[in-house]
Order: sequence, then C-alpha cells, then structure tokens
Amino acid sequence: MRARNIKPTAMRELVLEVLSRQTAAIGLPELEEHFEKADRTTLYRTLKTFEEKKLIHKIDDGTGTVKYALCSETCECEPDDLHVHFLCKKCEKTYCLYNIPVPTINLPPGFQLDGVNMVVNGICSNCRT
Amino acid sequence: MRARNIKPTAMRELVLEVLSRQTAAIGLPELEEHFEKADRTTLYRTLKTFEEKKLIHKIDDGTGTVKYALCSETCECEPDDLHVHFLCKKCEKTYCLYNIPVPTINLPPGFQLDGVNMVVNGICSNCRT
DNA sequence: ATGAGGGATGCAACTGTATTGCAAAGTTAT
DNA sequence: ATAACTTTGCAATACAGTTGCATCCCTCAT
Repeated sequence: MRARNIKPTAMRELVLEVLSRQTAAIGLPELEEHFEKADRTTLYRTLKTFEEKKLIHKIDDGTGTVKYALCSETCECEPDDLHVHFLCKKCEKTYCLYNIPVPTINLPPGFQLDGVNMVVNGICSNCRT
Repeated sequence: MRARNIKPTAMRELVLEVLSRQTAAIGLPELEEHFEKADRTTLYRTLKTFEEKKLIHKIDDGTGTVKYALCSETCECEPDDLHVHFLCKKCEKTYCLYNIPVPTINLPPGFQLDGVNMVVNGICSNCRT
C-alpha cells in the first residue's frame, strides 16, 4: 500500500484500515467518529496526504461534506481513471461505481480538460428493496 | 419570466436581473456584492425560491460555494434537461455548457436515477489565450 | 550515544458558507 | 379597515474546513 510513497505511521495505518473497510465513501466528520482519541486535524491532514499521493480520491457529492474513497491500485486520477459516483438520497451514502467510467466529453474549442466530477443521485439498490 | 409561478417582488426582479447579466454561474457571496442594501438572508431565500420553481439551477462545483445559473426556458431540471458545467481553475468561474447534455449513464440493476451533477474542470478558453 | 533537523500530531482558534428563529414590514382579499 | 399570509431584515447559530503554533517522535550524521 505504501507503493504510494507515504510514510506509514500508526495513525495512517489505522485510517487506511478504516477506509478499506468502508463500502461507501466517507467524510471527515464521519471518519472522526471512528476514532476516540485522534484529533480532527490529524485526520484532516492524513486524508489530504492520502489524496495528494493518490491513495484516495475526493468526491464532492453536494451534501456539504466532501467524501473520500480508496483509489484502485493503478489509479493516477487522470481523466481516464475516473469513474461515476452515486449518491443515494435516502441513505445519504455515496458509492463509487468503479466499473462505470466517466464518459468522454467534447469541450468547446479552446477549453482544456483536466478532471471531471460526476455524481449521479437517486435511490440505491439497497434502499429500493 | 413569471411563467414559473413566482410572485414578482422588487427584490426578486433585481436579483433576476443580476442573474441574467451573468456570463458565469454566481454564488450567494458574490451575489451579495451586487447589493448594498439587501440582506444575505433575503438573497439566500430568493435563490432558494427560484431554484424550487426551476427558474435557476444549482451547481456544486466543489469550490465550497454553491453557484446558480438560469435555466433554459423549457427546463424542468429532469435528467434529460441537464447539461455539463465547466469550472476554470484559473479564473475560478463556472460556466454552463448549455449545448453539451449530460451523457446517459447505465446504472447497475436496482439503482434509480433521479439527477446528475457533472462538472468538468480545466482551463477555459479565455484564460488560455 | 547524542543532538540537530524534519515530519507528524494535537490543541486552539478562526474562516466562510449555509441556515434558522423571530419580529417587522408589506401585500392581498374580504 | 382588518385579518391572513408572504416577504424582508436582523441576529444568532451550525458546521465543515482550515491554519498557527507548540510539542512529540523518528531518523540520521556526528
């Protein structure tokens, strides 16, 4: 996991472990609840570091809380690596649809594309049963 | 313009006028700057009303400030009406790409699609010259 | 071993956006 | 004119995110 060039401290190991246990993306406030002792700032900076090193990616699902989820092994967070996210408005959870790539967009002339944030919202399969 | 069933007050006329003058989407803080006397709350609620009545639509571009832009005449904010948005990371402006519809997404079985938020970021044609 | 340097952590304070409660002002219909 | 309802303004609050600074910990060179 530290092929991403991150110094593995105890804190970071723990945070990474929590992250890998998630089935949905997780935000800073929710991450805090998993730790009694750790400080918000530390978690904040840990997420920031992880994101910079492309171990996790940021998802802004419009709920007001930025969420994070693990990147795939080979992800470089380039436009080609990106996938669609799904926000369920019932359970409020945000899922990575890893196998649904973000469609290619043809921008007007003169526009340079660097990244895409695509969040689909609706009701997830769990909440519809 | 009030085919959208909104009671036309003086404030609302003014806000709408400012909105229609924009070439880029505008957020509440920036909207405030256009008014010396009006209160933030009033503007906030005006935007909210406009949004509910589908006169404007919300854009969460990930900058931390939700932006708004006018809907097209016939827009009902259904998935079919949606277009792509572009956030320039240089000028920080967010543009509606009205003529680029959001691509259709095939969700996994059991998922119900209600809406899509798609924001492309990069450098706009103005900033690249 | 030891001490210096650099990164990591924790605490506290702060920023900025969004939001709500409540009272005052305005509008509309009878 | 008056009652019912809506809109506006002020104040206060909530909450995520962020920064400054001091402390701690680890590593490396002497």
